[in-house]
Amino acid sequence: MARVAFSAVSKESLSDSVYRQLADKILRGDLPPGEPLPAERELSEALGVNRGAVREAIKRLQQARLVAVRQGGNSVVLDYLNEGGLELLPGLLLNRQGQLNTAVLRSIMAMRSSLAPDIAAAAAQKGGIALADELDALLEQMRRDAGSLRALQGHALLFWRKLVQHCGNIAFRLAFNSMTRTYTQASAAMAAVLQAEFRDLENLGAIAAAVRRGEAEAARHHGRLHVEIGREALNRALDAVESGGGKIQ
Amino acid sequence: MARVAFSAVSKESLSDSVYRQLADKILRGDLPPGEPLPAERELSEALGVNRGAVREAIKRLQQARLVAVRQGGNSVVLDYLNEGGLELLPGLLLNRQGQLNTAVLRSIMAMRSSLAPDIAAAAAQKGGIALADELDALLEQMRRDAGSLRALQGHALLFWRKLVQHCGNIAFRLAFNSMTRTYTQASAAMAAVLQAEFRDLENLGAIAAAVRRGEAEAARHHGRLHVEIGREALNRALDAVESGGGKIQ
DNA sequence: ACGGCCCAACTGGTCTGATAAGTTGACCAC
DNA sequence: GTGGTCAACTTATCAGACCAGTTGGGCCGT
Repeated sequence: MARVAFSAVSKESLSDSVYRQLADKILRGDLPPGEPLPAERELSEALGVNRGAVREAIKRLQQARLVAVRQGGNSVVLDYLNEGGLELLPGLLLNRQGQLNTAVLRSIMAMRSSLAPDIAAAAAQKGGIALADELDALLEQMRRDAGSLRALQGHALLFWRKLVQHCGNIAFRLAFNSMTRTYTQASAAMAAVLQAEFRDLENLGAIAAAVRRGEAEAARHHGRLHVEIGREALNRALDAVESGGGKIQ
Repeated sequence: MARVAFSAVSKESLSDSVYRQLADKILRGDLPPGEPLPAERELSEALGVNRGAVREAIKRLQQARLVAVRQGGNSVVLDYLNEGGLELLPGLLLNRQGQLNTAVLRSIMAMRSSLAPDIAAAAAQKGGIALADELDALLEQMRRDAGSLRALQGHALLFWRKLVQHCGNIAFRLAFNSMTRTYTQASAAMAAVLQAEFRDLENLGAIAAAVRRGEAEAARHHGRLHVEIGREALNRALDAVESGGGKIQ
């Protein structure tokens, strides 16, 4: 089976394009909070699309709490820092030039460090033998794929996905989905930096063992050790890059 | 100044109503993952609204990762547990009969316990004197309003909002917004249960002091102590209610 | 029987142009 | 200054059309 890397052709609908343009302008600060949006008719004319497409885009902006809409008046831009939810994070990761925003990167790694130990602990409490078997199977695969960094990265992500699926906490689970979406945007750039973490099968194995025995504290401990490897590596890399004036990617 | 409690009259647009109906059906499991949605034209006829309203609603479902849309075929329901983001949490808090979903409630309190200590620590590191002054002013107000539970609740939330605003972590900040939206849905029901936490000005004061001195570890410690008060109180209350077979609200 | 092709009947995507309904500010009468 | 009226905005909703992609059935040549 030839594994040629194809990527899905991008087919963005008009309203998607309008949404992306407006959301970008808001998240980058070009449209500051309180600023009224142009009228729907104006926008549709300026962008060369029909009004329906503009309305669909604005409905989505409204759902993301980027704008407030009210009949009779112009929509106004909201302060996403105080109103927006975690789903905005992927849109903040890349700046105008497509470079990674290092502050966002540090933020998400810090949040990961906060949640991961508790996720591991909860999974150890609720997961049971079945989960432990799945984790061990995954670890076996990681040992076989030790040569391919990208394969390791994918397996590590799946390892945590399995933990979070079985930890019995819906908030952890949804937050994990949001964070993963941000993370995967930068995954290629981070693979090299985080490789020490991907190769740390020791702590992952300890987590799997703790899950098998239902030892929440042990799982928490090794979960913390594991993610701190990546966080510290990333912070060191970013410190070096920033002090040197350079930029990732 | 007479403070009569007025509340804004609710004016839900048609597309909002369509969105809510469909999102509810998906989140409650009436439309399981993989199930195709009715065609837009069918829906608009069945619901008695214009197709544009249906399209706006479906665009929002798509953004929330509740459905996948592709031209030429029906939209299909996605598995929100593996795709959805933290912004879905408010929609999961209440079940069909408007009762609180206790598992969701426990989940969000656990996540709060994971994040709050690190938020306090980060705020202590980055906040500075200005933040400490704001926090102390807020504490002063809380001491004056000690009689009103709802006032205390509001101030406590603002206390944490200030911490998260100054902790320099955008992921914490956005997650806080998402969680707050869930929390405020149930705030009235939880005021009584969480009152021990609202009255715990001691740990909040210790956090403010730690912020003033830039002591991250002290802030983390007292942050943990503070939120654990509420979490344990809630878990005890839910245990009692559930073993008794009763329901909150 | 099988693979390839075409076509009709779906689906969502886009467009036009109209009417209803809410907001705002200027103006005016009291 | 208070309240009413009106014109000129805005968004909300609608009907009906056509474009474009998907699907499945049937026909055909092999």
